[in-house]
Amino acid sequence: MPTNAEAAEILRAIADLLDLEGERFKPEAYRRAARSIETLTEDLKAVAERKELDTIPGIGDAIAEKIQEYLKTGRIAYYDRIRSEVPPGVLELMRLAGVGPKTARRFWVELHITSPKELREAIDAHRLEGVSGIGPRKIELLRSALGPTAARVGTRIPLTEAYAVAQRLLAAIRATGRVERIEAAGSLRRRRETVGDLDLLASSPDAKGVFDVVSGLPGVHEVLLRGETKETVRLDSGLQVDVRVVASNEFGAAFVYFTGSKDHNVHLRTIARDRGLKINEYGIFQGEERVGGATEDEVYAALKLAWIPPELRENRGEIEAAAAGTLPELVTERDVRGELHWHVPPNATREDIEATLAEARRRRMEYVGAVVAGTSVEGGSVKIERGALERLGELHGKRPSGMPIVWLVGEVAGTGTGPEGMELDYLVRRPTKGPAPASRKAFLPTLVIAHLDPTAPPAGTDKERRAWIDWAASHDAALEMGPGPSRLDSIGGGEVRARNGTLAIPTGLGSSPDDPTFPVALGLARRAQANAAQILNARSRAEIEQLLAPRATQERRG
DNA sequence: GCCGTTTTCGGCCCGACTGTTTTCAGTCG
Repeated sequence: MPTNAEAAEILRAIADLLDLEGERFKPEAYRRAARSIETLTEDLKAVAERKELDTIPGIGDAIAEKIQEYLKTGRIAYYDRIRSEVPPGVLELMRLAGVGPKTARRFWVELHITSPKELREAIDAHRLEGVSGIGPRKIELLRSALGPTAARVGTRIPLTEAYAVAQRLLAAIRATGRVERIEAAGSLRRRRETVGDLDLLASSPDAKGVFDVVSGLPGVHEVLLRGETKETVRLDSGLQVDVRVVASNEFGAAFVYFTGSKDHNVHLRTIARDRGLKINEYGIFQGEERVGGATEDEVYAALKLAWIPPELRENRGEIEAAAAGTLPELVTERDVRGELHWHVPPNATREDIEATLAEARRRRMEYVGAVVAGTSVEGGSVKIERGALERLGELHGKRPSGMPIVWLVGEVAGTGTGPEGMELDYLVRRPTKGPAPASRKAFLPTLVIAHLDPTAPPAGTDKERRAWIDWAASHDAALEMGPGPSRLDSIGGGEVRARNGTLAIPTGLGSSPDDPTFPVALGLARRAQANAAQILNARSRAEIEQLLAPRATQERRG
């Protein structure tokens, strides 16, 4: 089944081809459409079935028709046609660092170079020397772009990974005291599921000093470029980091600009122009006069807009909503009142448990659901290993008084009662493949959190994830936002929200302080436009108990 | 190709940086 990512990829390929043909505005139109599809929190096919493709920003009649064709046949005739007009290697040339459509086209048309391999041969044969516009430095850059250590262009890493790297860099830079302020911007701040590079924005009167610090950080492999206000470095991992330094009174304008998205920015600047203003990364300008830009609020206010949460800045209607005062209320960190999925370490001591619960209390949590492995489902009935029962009982005994632990839970647990005096009040399933068989209805418990296998590779999970969204919806289960390294669940979150379903947000309780789980999961839920009412663990302890009570009675009767 | 309280045609964000240039083109974000 075609995925959103695959459709976007084809549109991007069309854009590249049109670029090579020298088209002026079409390539950007196709790229805009591709970006729009990539950030969709819903399956393209579902939108197409509702005949609402043209409501997606950047998609009009022509592209909607091509997407329909693609969803139906898996091909786009227009793409096949224009692709046949360009040697495939020319597109690869364009993906080399420093080579854009103009240069690639010149290689192809003027120099008959149609692949990276041929470019390498041309360089070795000194065929590029003396070509106008290509000097010795450019040839050197091309040589390294072709080399084995060349940066992987266009590869993106999972948000959790990027988040952790960014936190490490930010902490190291802040510790030097050379910046007044430094924050991560870009797609990381928008909590996109994947991140292509890190954008760090700093305010400091001494940009050079900041760049010196950044260049010398551990893990920085090389400096790719450095100017007056901007430095780009590459980490040992290959990840690129852009650092921009502005004055403190420019921070707001720069923060908006470097947070993006590109389409959001373009839209903002267009509105500004229509109002006789100009917005750039240095501020808001009326003619020559600078009229603001110290804070993000000032920038949006200048355009008569409410401040827009970064997770929504994708030009998907958020600007219109901000103008109309109809921005959705998003769940916030403060809304989350409990953790429902704390995995108890197998050999946890009383002290370990107390430490975690103390952390929960510090974080103002009202409850903690503890998970113990060791349960399974066999032939339609729940089987709990004796060991798991014992651990649950033991844990129950270790529960410190006055601590906000309220339930003990088995992973893939059933509805039966647990050890004496304790009930398994809800179930946390860890499916590995496909939806649960219908027979499991027989033992459906009171409260369900469904979550995807954290170790499953991202490839091919779309279908699996959809099956689970369906299952969760039909069984009144909450779907946990998955922040695991390869779990990218914002599409799931979007669909659950669209169906008025419930999400659960893991809080990373018991992990290290810079664990990315909570900020990432919260961000994905916010990108899916979930509000507090749609978050299971944003409910109070009383509400959760109420949710459980009548059903538990029913189960016992049944 | 998209889009619209300056609408159905005529526009299309804005700036940093680099290399190859005597003032700019190309790339990138």
